[in-house]
Amino acid sequence: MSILFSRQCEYALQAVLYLALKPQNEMTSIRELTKRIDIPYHFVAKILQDLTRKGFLVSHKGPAGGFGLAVPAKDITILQIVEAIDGLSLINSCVLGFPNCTHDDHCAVHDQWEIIRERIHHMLASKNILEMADDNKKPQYSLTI
Amino acid sequence: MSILFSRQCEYALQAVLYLALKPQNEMTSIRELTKRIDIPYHFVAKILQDLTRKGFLVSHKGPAGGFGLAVPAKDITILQIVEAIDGLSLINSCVLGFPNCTHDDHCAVHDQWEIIRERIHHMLASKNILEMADDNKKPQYSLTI
DNA sequence: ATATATTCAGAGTATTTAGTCTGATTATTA
DNA sequence: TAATAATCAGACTAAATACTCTGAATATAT
Repeated sequence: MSILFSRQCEYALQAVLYLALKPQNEMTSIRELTKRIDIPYHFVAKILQDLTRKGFLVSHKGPAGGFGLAVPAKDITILQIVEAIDGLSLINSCVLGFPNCTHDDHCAVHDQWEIIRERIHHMLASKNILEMADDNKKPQYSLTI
Repeated sequence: MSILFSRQCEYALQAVLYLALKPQNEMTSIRELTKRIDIPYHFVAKILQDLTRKGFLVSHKGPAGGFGLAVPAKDITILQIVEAIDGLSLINSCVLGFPNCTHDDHCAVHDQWEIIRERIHHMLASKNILEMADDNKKPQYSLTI
């Protein structure tokens, strides 16, 4: 599991990244997804349903149905997915978990974390899913077997 | 909860930080700790026992007993505590959670995360517990009521 | 129309993490 | 030596997260 996100969020990212490699109008079945990426079938199904409700994906039932991106891959960032699944409150709260760590009266690594937090934010927001998919040279995401 | 650590680890940090403000030979009871810091009694007891076994603390039973630092506060870093409780594997693995993210064949934010990882490591390793305790001006850690 | 391949929905189970309870042990003090 | 104040240990419960199952709904192709 990742240190920053829940497993659900990871799976969401991996799935969306996979979909980004396909023509936007083409539907991808859960079955195909789970063959390429190692995610439990029914679990990813629920996650994709969720992403569909939240407007990132579209779904079609029936044969040749499946899921696809609702908007072009270049218009989606990792940050948006993370925000939709996990929320951002954890990233924005005290890194040591101190309850009353505020701007005025803060923990010992507050300033250092502020900088790191900014970088993390930038890392998640700077690249869109399309650029990311292009960066992923890994076989598991390539469309040809 | 913190984004980087488990709750156990947080509590460990808070407790150790509190102990660092006391003379090293003075024992602090769990009761006192839980009065100053909002941590469940029996839970923190287990954590302190664990830290004792791992050599960070000493404990004494009986009246006027309790826990204290086994080594001077200036010789303990946050990183050491984190390593002892949570381990460092999460920090060192792929931030997007991709299973086969390696040096050669990596995820889209690998390089960016490398830099952030370094900063996090530095943040946790650069200050010892004594400096940290001094930085904490928060009333909850002060010794006077 | 019927068979089929898919999503949809919600309840159910499993695992991990967090937190609690109780009784024993130990050391101090009076 | 007896009362007391503390840790120690381990079993227990609760909550959150991860994951599974089943049956329905729906759309397509033949």
